[in-house]
Amino acid sequence: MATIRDVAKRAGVGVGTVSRVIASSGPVSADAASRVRRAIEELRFRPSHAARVLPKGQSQTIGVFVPLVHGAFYTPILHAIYTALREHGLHMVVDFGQTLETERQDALAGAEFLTDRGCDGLLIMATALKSADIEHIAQLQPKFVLLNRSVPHFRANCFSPDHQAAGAAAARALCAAGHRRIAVIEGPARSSDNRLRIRGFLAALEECGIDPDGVPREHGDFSPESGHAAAEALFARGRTFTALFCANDEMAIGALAAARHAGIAVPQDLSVMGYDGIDLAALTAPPLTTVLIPWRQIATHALQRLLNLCYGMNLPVASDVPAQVLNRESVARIA
Amino acid sequence: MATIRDVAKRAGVGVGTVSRVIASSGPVSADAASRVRRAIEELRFRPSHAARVLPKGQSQTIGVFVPLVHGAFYTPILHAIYTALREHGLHMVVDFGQTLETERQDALAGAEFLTDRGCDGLLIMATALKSADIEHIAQLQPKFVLLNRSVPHFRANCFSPDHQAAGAAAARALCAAGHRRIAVIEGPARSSDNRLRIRGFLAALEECGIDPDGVPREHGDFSPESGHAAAEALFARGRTFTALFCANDEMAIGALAAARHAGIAVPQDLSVMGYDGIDLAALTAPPLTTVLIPWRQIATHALQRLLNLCYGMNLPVASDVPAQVLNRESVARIA
DNA sequence: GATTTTGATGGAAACGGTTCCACTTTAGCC
DNA sequence: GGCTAAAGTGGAACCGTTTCCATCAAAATC
Repeated sequence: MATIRDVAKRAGVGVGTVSRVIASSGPVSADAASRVRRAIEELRFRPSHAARVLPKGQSQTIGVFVPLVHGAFYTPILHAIYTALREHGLHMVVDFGQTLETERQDALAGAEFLTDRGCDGLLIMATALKSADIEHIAQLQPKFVLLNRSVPHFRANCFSPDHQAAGAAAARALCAAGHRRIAVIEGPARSSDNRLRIRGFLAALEECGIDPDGVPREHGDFSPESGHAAAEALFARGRTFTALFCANDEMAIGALAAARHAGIAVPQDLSVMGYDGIDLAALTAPPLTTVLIPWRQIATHALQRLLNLCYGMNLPVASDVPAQVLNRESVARIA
Repeated sequence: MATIRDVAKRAGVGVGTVSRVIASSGPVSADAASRVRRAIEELRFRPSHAARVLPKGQSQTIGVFVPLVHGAFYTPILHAIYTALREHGLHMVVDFGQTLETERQDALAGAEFLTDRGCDGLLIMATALKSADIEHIAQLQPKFVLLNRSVPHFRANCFSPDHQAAGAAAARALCAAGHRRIAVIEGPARSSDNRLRIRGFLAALEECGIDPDGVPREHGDFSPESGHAAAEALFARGRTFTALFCANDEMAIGALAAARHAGIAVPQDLSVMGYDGIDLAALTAPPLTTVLIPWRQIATHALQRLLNLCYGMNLPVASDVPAQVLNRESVARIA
C-alpha cells in the first residue's frame, strides 16, 4: 500500500504539502496540487484511517448500540440515524447485543467496544441500564446520549418516548370504545420501557373504573412468536375479555395469528391493540390499531444532541415528541 | 487518557513489558505482570485501537455491507454473521446502502469505506455489482466474499442461493396444485437475484405447458407497500389468475393485504406464494406458503470462507444449501 | 529600494501502540 | 565453579498520518 511519503516523493513535494492537498486546508499552489493529485491517482493511494485518527484524536464516527438485530423494529431507527449521519459526512459503527447473559451486560460491553474503537460519541439504545452503569459509561466516553431510557441525572442526554403517557392513551382508547374486560400481553419484566407503558396502561384503566388487578396478563419477549404463545395462554385461561393490549406490534401480530388459529374473529369477537406503530402494522389482517411512537424523530433528536456535543454543532433538539393512537380496524366499538 | 508509557512508568517497568502483559505474549515475571495489571486498573488504561492497528496491520474486524436497513429481511442475516464473528473473538463494522443514486454505487462506496476502515476482510451483499466493480473491489481489498451474487471469475468467493432453481420450484409447486393461470409480482428489474428467480419461475411454467408470455407481471421494490400497490394494479387489470407468485415475502404480505381489501379470499379465491421464508411469513393470515431460502446458513458459509481467507482458519465451507418450498395455507389445490 | 506581509513549502515531532534486539540475570549442567 | 541456555527486561525504531515551525520567494507597502 502506498503511503503519503510515496506520494510526496512521486509528486516531488514534501509530505506536508500532500497532507494539505488531501485535507484541502492551508495554502497550496495549483501546480503542486495537481501533481499531488496525479500521484495519488497513479499510486492508488488511500490514506490509512488508523494513522489519521492517531494524531487527530477524532474519527468522525459515531458509535451506535442497539440491543438486538432481529425483526423489523430497529431497522427504521438505524436507518434514520444512518442517513442523518451521512448528511453530515459522518460515519457510524454499530454494535448489537444478544451475545452475553443480559441486555445490560451487552450494552456495557457495547459501550466499551465502541469507545475503544475511537468513536467520537455514543448513542446507546438500551432500557436495562442502571444508574451506575451510566456513570460507568460516562467515564469511558463522556459524550453520549441514551435512547429509550431516561435517568434523572443525565436528563439532557436522555431521549425516550413518554411510555407511561402512551400506555395510558392506549387504555383510554380501549375504554372509549366501550371495552371493560381487557387483557394484556407484556414485554419482558426487566425492560423498563415495558414496565412504564404497562404501568400507564393499568393506571388509566383504573381511572376508567376498571380494577387493574383483574386484568389477565401474560409475558412475551417482544417477538411475534412470543406474542402468539402468550395469546394462546390467555385464550386457554378462558376468554373473559373483549380487548387485548399488546406491548408492541410484533407481539400483536403473533396474537392476531393466534386468534385466527383459535377461530376468534378480530375485531368482532376480540379487539387487538398494538404499540410502536411499525410499518407492517398497516398491512395485517385486519389492519392493526396501535399507538404510534415517533421513533424516527426521537432517534434523530437524540443524534442531533449528540452531534452538538461532539462537534460543537447547533442542531435543533426536542425531547418531547408525543405519541398518538392510530385507529385502524383491529379495535371495534362495543355496546 | 492514559497511555502505555504512563502505565509503564507507574508499574516501574518498560513499555515492552506492558505490551507483553496486555497481549499475554512473551515471557513476563509474575511480579511484573501483577504490578502492570494494577497500574492498568488504577489509570483506567484502555489501549487505543488506532495505535494498535497501525503497526500490526490487522484489526480483527470484518466489514459487512448490506444494501438497506429496513424491514425484517436483513436482520436475521446480520445476526447470523454477528454471532459467528463474536464466537471467534472478532468484530464487525457494518455499512448500509440507500444513500447514493443506485445500489451499485452504494456497494462500491461501502467497500471503500470498509477498506479504509482497516477491515481485514469484506462480506458484501449486493446484487447490483458488475464484474468490473468486483475487480475494483478486489484491488481495494483482495480478501472478500460476495453474498447473493455470483460471478464466474470469483466463483469460490461467491455465496448465493440458486435463485433460478428456487424460482422453478415455486412454479412447479403452483402447477402441481393445479394452477394454470398465474400472475407474478417481481422485484426491481436491476436486481440480478430477482431476475434469476423470475427466469427460473417462468421457465418451469413453460415446462408445465403454460405460456410465460401470457403471465401478468408487475414490479415492486421488495417492500410490503410496493407489493400492496402491485397487487392492486394486477387486480385492476381483471382477475384472470388463480395464483400469484411474489418475488419476496414482504411483497406477498402487501399482496395479502391488498387481496383482503379487495374482498378476495385467500386461498379460496386466490392462492398467494412468497419467497425467502422470513419468520413473519408463518404468522400472516393465512400463513404464507413460500420458498424457504436458507439465508442464515448461506451467510454463515460465506463468512467462514472469509475467515479462512483472512486468518488462515480452516472452517467448513459449503456453497450449495438447497431451497425448498414451505407449504402453508395461502396456496390452495384447485381442480 | 528597503521592509514588511503574504503565500508556499519541506520536514521534524508527535500520536500510542508493537516488535525486535541487546542486555542482564537466573537456572541448569557437567 | 565455569559455561551455556533460557527467562526476563528496557527501550529504540517503526507504523502512516497531522501539525507546527522554520525557511524562502514573491508581492505589497511605504
